[in-house]
Formats: sequence, structure tokens, C-alpha cells
Amino acid sequence: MIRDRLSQTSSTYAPERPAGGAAMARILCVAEKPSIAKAVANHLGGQTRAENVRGIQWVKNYKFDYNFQRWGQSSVTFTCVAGHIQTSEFHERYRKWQSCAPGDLFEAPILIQVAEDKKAVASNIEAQARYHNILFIWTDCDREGEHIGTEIRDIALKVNPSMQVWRARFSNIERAHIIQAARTPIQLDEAQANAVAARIELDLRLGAAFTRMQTLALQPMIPQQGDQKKIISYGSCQFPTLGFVVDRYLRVRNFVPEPFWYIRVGHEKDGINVKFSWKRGHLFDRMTVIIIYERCLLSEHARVTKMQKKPTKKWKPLPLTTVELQKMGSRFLRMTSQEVMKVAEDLYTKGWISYPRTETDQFDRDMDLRRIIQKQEQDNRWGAFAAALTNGGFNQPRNGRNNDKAHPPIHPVNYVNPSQLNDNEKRVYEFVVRRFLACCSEDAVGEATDVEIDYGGEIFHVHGLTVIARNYLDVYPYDKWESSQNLPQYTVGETLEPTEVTMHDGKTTAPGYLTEPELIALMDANGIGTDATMAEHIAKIKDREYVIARLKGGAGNSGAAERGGGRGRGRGRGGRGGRGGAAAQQGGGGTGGVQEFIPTTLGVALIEGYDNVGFETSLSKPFLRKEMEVQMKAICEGRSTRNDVVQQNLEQYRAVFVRTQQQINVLKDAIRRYVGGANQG
DNA sequence: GCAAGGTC
Repeated sequence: MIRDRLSQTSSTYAPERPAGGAAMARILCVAEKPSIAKAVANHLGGQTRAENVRGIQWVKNYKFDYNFQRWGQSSVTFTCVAGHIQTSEFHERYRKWQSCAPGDLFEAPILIQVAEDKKAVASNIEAQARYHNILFIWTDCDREGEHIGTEIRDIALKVNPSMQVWRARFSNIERAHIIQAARTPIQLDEAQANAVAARIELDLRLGAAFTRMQTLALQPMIPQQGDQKKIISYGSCQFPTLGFVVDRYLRVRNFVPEPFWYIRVGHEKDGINVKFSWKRGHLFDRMTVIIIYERCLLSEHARVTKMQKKPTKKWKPLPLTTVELQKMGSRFLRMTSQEVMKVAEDLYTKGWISYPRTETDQFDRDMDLRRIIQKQEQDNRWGAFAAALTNGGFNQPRNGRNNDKAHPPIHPVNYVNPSQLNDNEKRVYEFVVRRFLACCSEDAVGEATDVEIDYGGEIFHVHGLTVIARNYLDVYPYDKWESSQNLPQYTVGETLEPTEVTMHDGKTTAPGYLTEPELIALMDANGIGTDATMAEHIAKIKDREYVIARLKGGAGNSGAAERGGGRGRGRGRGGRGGRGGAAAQQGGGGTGGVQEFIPTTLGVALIEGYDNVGFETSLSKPFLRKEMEVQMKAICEGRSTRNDVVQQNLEQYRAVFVRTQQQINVLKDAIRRYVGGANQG
């Protein structure tokens, strides 16, 4: 058997001997994904031989010799897996829904085995492990990567228990960095792998138990379409995601507009009509405003109390992370976050952009950014801008706060002519390039002018902006920063007579339904899902018919938030929404296109039901998931153990589970209320 | 018929 494999995979295998005479070390390197295996093998091996692996086109075994500092001249096989290899499932006896009570899943035995679609990957590792004596793991340096590393190790050690196991520490695939990592292998971090193991077990037990319980109890109440029975699933990520949508929806529905009043002062000078706004913004008491208004009218003139000009900047954007790409994509590129990710992955596989799943918003200092910029000089849209950067305009990108130590920020890798891309690919690629060039450019520079006048004891002000140098804005139309109307020259102490004093009324307006970029931002801030999975959770709650998505600005009152100039808490106009709309037209070439989410009656009923079950922390809230995240960190830092975290969480959730079962009528009532009535927005 | 995480 072993002999067969050897002759099949490598005719060159023979205990090669360097000049000294001792057998060369045989090193099996395994990366988390094909692209890393290929890139690292090229850095280490130069000319490598790529052997195909039976049953999987996307895995190659790269063969070459390399002189590792630790092991000397070695014969290397560099291969990869594709994410996790193993999968967790309940023991056969518990797999059928009627086989046990859903609550039994809190302790039913779990089988961990090679996933059906990873059999070929696993047997490649086994086959290779048999004739290598050192295993060198090159999975991503994050928690999941650490766990995948242990999966690889367990498979290898099973067929070759005497293997030495090492792990590479690397955070990008720049040549020098990789060579350094090859020089200084470390050990797998068992604690991180254990944290992931805890997450896997909890997600499975809780997801399955609650899903079965809910579905079995509530499904009969839901009108079915055809004979396809809808699952009413629970997941530690999908429920809080739904919770965000419902929360906003209820705020919109329960919103009561409040009338307010405010004063405006106009003044003409040097042929310019200046509109001063009230420092108080607006007040909710009409009589008070009338009294103040009359006091203003009675004073003979206003006096300038402040005239200030100062330099100001609009900061260039941070290096691009996955979450930011999804937010910007759903806002400006007329795509859902899921489509954006799909397209980004395609662009990545074809070698046009870097790995699109990253939390990092800092470029490593030693990364050669100029070389990347240079490749964009040939483009007729932003080539000139790129050339100006390489000719002295280059500025090191800003550093954000995140570094996943596994991948650099998303950036273009190679130039691709737009004719080779479809529409969506073109838009995403253009965004990635423009964002990258903007990062390497300079902040926009302007001058801000602030004038304040005292009129009848009230302060009114006006703010002006003159853009002096657009800099990065020239290549990045997604940001808007425009000069305002020129302001006349005022002097402190100067008196003036207003040309117009008016009192206005308005009323507060409801917030809009939750948009996709807002939802992604909420998930990100609350640690719901990862950059790679957030789009999936959103798709899941649509698929489950907990929410529906529609284009913002369509029917209904969804445009309410965009109306009403005088609203707001002194924030003024020209906020994000306003700029965004304009930029969308410039950058994306389309109008609107932002999706907003509205919960279905079922979605609202589920969230309300769980809120009414009256447990201190409702399943719909993000706290439980956040708590799990905190506990995973504790495992990583040695303050807790896998077993403790699993047991403690199971205990906590079991209390919710039991309570929910006891009070299942509360959930049923909620469903009845919504499914029965016809109060769908 | 359940989850979330990785990736192809």
C-alpha cells in the first residue's frame, strides 16, 4: 500500500543524501489554502515542481529543496487543505429529529470526523505524512487557523506518530517575511485551538437544540407554501442579526413625531446672502421660541462675536478591510454584501486583488507599496494619479487599529484591463484600486471659516469651507468634500443689521429601516459573525423568511429619514447620508441601490416572543454571543479551559431553553398575534 | 430538516 503510493506520487523519492552523507530531512508543509501554499512554495523553492493530487484539482503538492536554518538542506513537499477538514455531528442515534427530545442535544455524544467533501484532502495529508519526518504547519495565524493546524497534525500523526510538528508564524506573504518565518518555527498554540473547539461544540448543540424545539413547536402554526416545510432555525449569529433588524423596525413603527421651532437669521454682505443658523438648533416649546424670536426682532442690530479661519483636513481612508469592503460595496456599488464578497473572491482567485478576507487595516512597513502603485499607471482612469504618487506624491497609508496578523489590507495585486471583467467585477476592482491609491495619497486640505453673531442675546452661526487641495479625493469619488459658498469678510465687534429674521417649524422624523451597511456595522461592532460570514448570516435570515430586503427609497415611508431639513440634534446637514448619496452617483454610476431590511411577521414574532419569555438576556440580543467571545479569549489566555467554557455556557443556555419550553405559549401567542393579524408593514 | 467557521 505504502509502496504503491510512493511510486505513484513521486518517482524521485529516494532517501537523497547531501554531500555530508546523512539523510536529508523530509519536510511536509501544509497551508490553509491553495494560494498560500503556492505563494510560500515559490518564495522558498523558486522553481518548484507542482504535482497533481488525485480527486482535487485545486490542491497541488509543490516539491523542492530548501535549506532551513533548523533542519539544514531538506526535501520539501508543500501542500494545503481548504479550511477545516473535520466536521462535528451528533451521534447517529440522535440525528433523526424524532429520535430524541431536542433538549437531549445539550449532552448527546458528538462525533468529530473528516468531512465528506474533505476526504481527498485528508488522504493526501496521510499519504504525504507517511514519508516525511517533519510536519511544518502554515495555516493562517488566527484562532481558526490554529485549530485547522491541530486537525492537520492529528491526521498526520495517526499515520506517522514519530513526526515532529512545527508551525510557521507569518502575517503576510512578502518574501522576506516568509523566509523569516521559515527560519523560526514555533509550536501550535493549543489554547487557541481549544477556544475554537469550544465554539464549535456550543454552536452545534445550541443551534440544533433550539432549532428543533422551535421548529417542532411553531411550524404547525405557520402557513406553509406548498409542501415545503420551513425550518425555524436558531443560531448564535442569525438571531442577534435578526434582532438588529427587528429593533430598528419597532423604533420606526413606534416613532411619534415631535414638533419643534427654530429661528433663522439672514444677512447680506458683499453681495453674498449669508444664512446664520441658531446655535440652539431647535426647541420643542413654541411659546419659548416666540418670546426669543420677538426679543431678537426688538434688538437693533447683531454683533459679530467670533470670526475664525483655521486650516482643516479631511482624512484619507484607512486601508481596506473585509467589513469595510462590504459596507462600502452595499452602499456604493449596487450589490449586496454577499455579491460583493463573491466577486472579491473571484478577483482574488484570478490574481487581481489580494486576499479579500482580512481584518487588518494597517500595511506592514516593509511592504513595497510603490511597486503595487506602479502597476496601475497604465490605466486611463487613475493611471495619471498613480504615476503622480510614484513620482514623489507617495505617502505611507494611515494605520487603523486592527491587525489579524494573517493578511494585509485588501489591495490590488496586478493590473487588469476592464475589458476582461464583467460589470460587477469592474466595480469592485475599481473600488479596491481607488481605495488603495487614496490610502497612499494625502489628506485633503481646506480652510474652515466660523462666524458667530449675537442677536438679541441669542447666538447664530455659520460655517464655511474652502477646499484648497483635493489630493486623495481626486481618485476617490466615494468621499464628498466640497467648498461651501464663500463667506464675506467679518470682523469681531462689527455690528450688522440682519436682512431677514424668520421663525420656522418642523418635526422630528422617524429613522429609516435598517440598511445593509448599517446592519454590517452593527454586527461588526457587536462581534456577530466574522468578516467572512456576516454576509452569510444576512442571507440566512432572508432565506428563513425572518426578514425581507428591498431597495431603499422604494414604496412606503422608507424615505422619511431623508426628508426634513431642520431635524437632528444640532448635527446639521451634509452628514454622512447626504454625502453618500452624491458619491454613489459619481463612484458607482447608479442612484441609491442600498438595501434595507424589514422583518416579516414571523421575524418580529420570534424576537418579541423570546423577549417576552422574560429571561434576563434574550436570545435576540447580542450579549450572549459577545460573552462567548470573551470566554474564548479567556481560553486563549489561559484564564479558562475549553471544558469550563462549554459547561458553563450549556448551563446558561439550558436555563433559557427550559424556560422557553415551559413558556412556549408566550412564543405561540406572539406568532398568533402576527401571523393571525394583517399588520405587516 | 439543525449552527458557525474555514475555503474551492
